[in-house]
Amino acid sequence: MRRTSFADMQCSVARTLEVVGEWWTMLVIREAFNGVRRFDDFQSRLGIARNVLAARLQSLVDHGVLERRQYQDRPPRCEYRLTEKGRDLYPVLVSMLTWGDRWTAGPEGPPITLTHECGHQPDATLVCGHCGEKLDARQVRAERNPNLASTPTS
Amino acid sequence: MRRTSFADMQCSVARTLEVVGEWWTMLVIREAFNGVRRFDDFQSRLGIARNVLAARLQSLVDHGVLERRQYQDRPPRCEYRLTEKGRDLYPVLVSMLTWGDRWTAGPEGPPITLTHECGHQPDATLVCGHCGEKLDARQVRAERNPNLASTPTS
DNA sequence: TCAGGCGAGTTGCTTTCAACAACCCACTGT
DNA sequence: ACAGTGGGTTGTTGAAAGCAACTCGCCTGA
Repeated sequence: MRRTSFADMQCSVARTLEVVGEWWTMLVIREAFNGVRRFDDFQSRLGIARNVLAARLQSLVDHGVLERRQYQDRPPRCEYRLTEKGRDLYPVLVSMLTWGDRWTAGPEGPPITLTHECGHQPDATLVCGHCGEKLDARQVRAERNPNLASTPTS
Repeated sequence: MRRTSFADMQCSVARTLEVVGEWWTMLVIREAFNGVRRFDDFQSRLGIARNVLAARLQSLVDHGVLERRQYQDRPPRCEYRLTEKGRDLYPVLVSMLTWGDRWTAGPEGPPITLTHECGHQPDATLVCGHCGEKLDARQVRAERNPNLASTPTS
């Protein structure tokens, strides 16, 4: 009677959540984007329990989102770095940041301000890579892949 | 010894996860974007336990992501619809879908194909709203809001 | 009028997961 | 000699998630 796995759902959202959907996982990834690489730094910056952190890091390494590298021999020390697969989660993180800024920030404004190299706040927007239009649920049609037997949902 | 709350972290990502970060929650929202509105439809399409679904819907209503509306009197029937706050989660959902398509799809291709009204697959991209450049972690600097006391992280 | 069904949950019980603390081990600096 | 640091593992609770069964109001068909 374990928690339902999303891994074999015919849905890319579900399969993404299988990798990054657990409690704490996206915050670990956020810290990785902030340049954190070592166990104790993740632990002290997040305030996460050490056993839970160990489990999350292991799972992210297993899924290929982080890479565990020993960077010195004696004493053996290792670091966790984002792989390309992990760095590709940046849009997910920024989408969450943007939504949080808009809907959960207090009167004192958002806790962090991003600055893009163009000199402005990015005002991150999801666009169609072809026409450059802002993506909206109403302008997008979803069709299921006919190669698949059962009924996927996203 | 309850699960740590992210609500009072000085971080928009954490506060977003407090709303949508629980197991099943994003899949409930995905179904809402697919047009599902009724309890039993969510339940049968997701295969989620009924008590868990009831808790998730209640929490999303409490957070203002869904709206509960009675649409007929006798027998009393109600539906759950996305609010503007909820519809604004579309970029988060599409970012996850895009990542899942790229990194978790099998050889038969992604389970769902989106088509934008411009006629192409959207190839969803996160861009800077000002200069239109694709957003990349290396081109973005993060600064903390000086109005806040402790140390925010995102 | 009575059985059966539907929509929308609630209740009860079980299993797995997160939180906290304590502990371990190899090494290092003093 | 021994405290400190980095990187974990182990053990014990209390809280979610899972499943099944049940409720309740209403409707429909026989």
